[in-house]
Amino acid sequence: MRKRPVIRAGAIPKATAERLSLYLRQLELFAEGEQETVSSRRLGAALGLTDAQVRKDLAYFGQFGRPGVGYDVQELNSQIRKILGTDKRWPTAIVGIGNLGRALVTYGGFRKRGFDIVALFDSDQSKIGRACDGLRIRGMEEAPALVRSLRIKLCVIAVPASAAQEAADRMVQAGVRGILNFAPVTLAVGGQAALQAVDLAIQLEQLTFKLSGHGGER
Amino acid sequence: MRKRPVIRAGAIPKATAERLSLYLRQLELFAEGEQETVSSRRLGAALGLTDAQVRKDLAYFGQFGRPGVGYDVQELNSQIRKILGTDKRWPTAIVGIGNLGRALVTYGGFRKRGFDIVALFDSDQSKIGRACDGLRIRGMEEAPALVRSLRIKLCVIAVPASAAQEAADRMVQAGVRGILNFAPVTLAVGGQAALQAVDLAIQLEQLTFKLSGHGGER
DNA sequence: AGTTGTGAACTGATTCACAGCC
DNA sequence: GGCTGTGAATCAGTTCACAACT
Repeated sequence: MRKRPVIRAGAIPKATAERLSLYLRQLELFAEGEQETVSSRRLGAALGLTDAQVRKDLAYFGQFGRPGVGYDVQELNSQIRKILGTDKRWPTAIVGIGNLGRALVTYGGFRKRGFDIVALFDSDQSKIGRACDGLRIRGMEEAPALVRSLRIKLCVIAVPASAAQEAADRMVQAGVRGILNFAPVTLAVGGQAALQAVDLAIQLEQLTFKLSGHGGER
Repeated sequence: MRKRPVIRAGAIPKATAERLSLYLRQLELFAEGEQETVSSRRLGAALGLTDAQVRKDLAYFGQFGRPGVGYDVQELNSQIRKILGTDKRWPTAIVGIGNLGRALVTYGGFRKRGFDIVALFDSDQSKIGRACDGLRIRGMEEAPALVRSLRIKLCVIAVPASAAQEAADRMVQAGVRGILNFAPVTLAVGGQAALQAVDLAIQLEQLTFKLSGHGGER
C-alpha cells in the first residue's frame, strides 16, 4: 500500500518556502506539457537547482515521491497548493490606483494563481468613484466594511512612499492579514499582518551590483 | 588621521548585497531629514535588522564608521552607491509594453535611483511606432543597433511568459548585460547576462504561506 | 557613555552520499 | 538503471561579546 502524503508542519526554512512557489509554477508548465511524473533532477534543472535541494525541500512536508519513478505532477501540484494555501481563492484589495496599481488590477497572473482582485482603494478624491477594469475605486473610509463583507485577507499597496505607512495602518485596521508592499519604504505593522515587499528599483540595483564586479561571477 | 574607506572586494554574501539597497534607501530618508550621522542601531531599527547585522554588512567593504559617533550619512550614502554601481547612471530598455510595461516606463522610482529608461521594445506590430511617455516603441529587430548606440546595459522583460525566453535571447544577443524579468518563467541565459526575477503572483503566495500556518509566527 | 569592527560561537541552509525502493 | 528520503558533513549567514576608539 502506498504511503499517504500527510503534510507535516514544523520549522520550514524561509528559503524553502520561496522555492515551493517556483516548483508550483514549473509543475504547471509540466502539466500543460502532459507530463505525468517528474524527477527531482528534471524539476531542479528547469529552475537552476540541484536534485538534492528539490528532494530536501519536498521532504519537509511529507513523502510525495516514488523511488525509481519520481513525483506525480498533478498530485505534487495539488499538495504544494495546499501547503502554500492557494488551494482556496484569496479575495485581494489593491490600494493606490496609479500607473502601477492599474497595471496590477489588470494583471492576469493574479487570478490564474488564486488571487481575486475584488476591491480598489485610493485616497485621491478625483479617482474615487471612477472604475478600473470594471471595479469602482473606493475611498479608504470604505475599507473596513468592504474588507469584512468581501472577506478580504490580502492587500497590495501601490501608493507613493510618503503615503504607504498610513495606507498600511488603515488596511490593517480594516482587518487585512497580509500586505504586499510596492512602495519604497519599510513598513511597520507590529505583527498585526504578514508583510512582503517588492522594491522595483532595488531589483535593478541588484543587477548593477552583480555587473559591478562585487557580485561574484556565474 | 582618519582611516580611508577603501572599498575592499571579496566574497560578499548575497544576503548582504540585498540589504545594501535597503541601507541606501533608508539613508536617503535620513539625508532628507537632515541627519548628519546615524548609528548601526538606528539604521537597523528602521529596517528591522540588528545593529550587529548592519555593522557586519558594512564592514565587508571597509571601515566607514567612527566609534562613538556612527556613520556619516552622506558619506555612507555615496560609498554604498559606489559599491552597488549606481554612482553612475544606467540606460535601460523595457521589453513588452503591455499594462505592466507601461506602468514601468512611467515609474518615477527608476530615474530617481539611477536608471534611465531610454528604449522601449515590443513585438506586437500594432504597438510598434506608437509612443509611450514620449518614447517610440520599437520592433525587436532594432534592439542590436539601439543597445549599442545608447549603451544600454540593462533591460526589463515584461512580456507574457510564452514570449519571455525569446525576448531574453534577443536582448542578450543585442548586447544587454543584465535582465530584470517579470515574466513567470525561469529564464536561461547561459551566463551571458546577470538575471534578477520578480514574479508578482509568487509574492502574494508567500503571504498566503505565512498566513496558512507554516510560515512561522513572530 | 556611546559606538564601531571583528573574532568566535552559533544557527540555518545546502550538498554529499548512500540505503532502500521501483 | 533510475530515483527518493535522509543522516552526516559541509558551507553560509547571523548573533554574541568585547577590545578599541571618540
